[in-house]
Amino acid sequence: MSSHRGQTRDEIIEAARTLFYRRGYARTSFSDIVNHTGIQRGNIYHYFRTKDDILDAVIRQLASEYRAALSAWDTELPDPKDRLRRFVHMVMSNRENLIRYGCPIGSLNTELGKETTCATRESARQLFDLFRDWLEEQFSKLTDPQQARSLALHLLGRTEGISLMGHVYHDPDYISSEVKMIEKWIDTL
Amino acid sequence: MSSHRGQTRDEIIEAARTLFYRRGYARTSFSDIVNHTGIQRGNIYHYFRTKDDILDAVIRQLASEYRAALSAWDTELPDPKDRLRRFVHMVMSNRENLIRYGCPIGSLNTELGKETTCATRESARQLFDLFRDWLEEQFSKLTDPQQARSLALHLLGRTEGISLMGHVYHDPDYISSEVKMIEKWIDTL
DNA sequence: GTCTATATATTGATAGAC
DNA sequence: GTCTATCAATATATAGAC
Repeated sequence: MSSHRGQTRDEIIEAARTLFYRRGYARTSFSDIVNHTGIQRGNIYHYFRTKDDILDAVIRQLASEYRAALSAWDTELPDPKDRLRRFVHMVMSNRENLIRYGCPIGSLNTELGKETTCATRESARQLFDLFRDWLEEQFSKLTDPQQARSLALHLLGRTEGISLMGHVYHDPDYISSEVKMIEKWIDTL
Repeated sequence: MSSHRGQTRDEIIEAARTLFYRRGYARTSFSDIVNHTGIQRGNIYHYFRTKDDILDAVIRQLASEYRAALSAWDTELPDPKDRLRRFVHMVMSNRENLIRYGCPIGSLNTELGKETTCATRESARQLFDLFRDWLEEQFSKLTDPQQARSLALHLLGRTEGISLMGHVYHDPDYISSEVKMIEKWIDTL
């Protein structure tokens, strides 16, 4: 178990995360990771048996970070509306990356959702689950709890659509105006 | 030029189109196309020099079909609102495929929008241009023409977000309810 | 734990007979 | 136009010295 911790392992995960995001999972090779880190090929296999195992570790780290962020928002912001605003603000503050590479969760699920892909598809979807459940919790405090799940999926779909079209057209102004529309909608809840 | 027409070429394009959609472009190999069509490897290269050339042909066919559909809607439906409704209805009637494989245009642009990818990225984006420009035309007849472009991008983003989340969660009911929301919005224009 | 060297399979692509 | 045979490059993955 001690061989599964440590700096080298973290470096591999960090590089893989960046490369999977920028180039996609299928198009990222071990050589890419080697070139990006300086870690030799054979050594990578000391920490991960397969490429899928690396992807799994990357997804786990993403999930961990997202959970921490949502937890922090819960602590900082008592008002559910402010929490929703904070979520939407994430799209704004992350505009540059979204425009360049799209949404990390959305593009990953798009790639892994295709045929022939492994068991990792489910864990990628669970990244969405994190936000869906958290959003549902906020909406349930603001409106009819029966509709909270639908509203959560609605907001997720809105932000994913914004990320995708903002990415396709490299258009920060589109993202800004769409985010403002959602903020006005949140005000009316 | 005569070697660039014919049934065999169309079979290759048709198979590639299906496979690129279901498995993604990068994960689709020449062997996949061979197995799916029965056409031998060497013969494929008689019609296309590279895999990118096949993708280019697939995108051209998609563009051609979409243009024909939009043109037909223009002929059948004089009312811009009815045209918008027809566009949204496409999401509903295509639900099954969207749930299984996502939006063909959205997922293709997501894959090709990543780094290291070729010149085909631009022609993939032009598939979105077709709908954006057509939607803009309809909106310009309904509201302030100055805002028609924004409304077109807004509607495209909405439908893409619906396709993505419907695909991720394999949820036809989500798609239905979201489409109904958009239809109500169109009524108010 | 880290490295070099290599195995094995698959990829996109060519050459040339028919 | 269609086929078989094959190339060269690259992919993931292993073996084993240090």
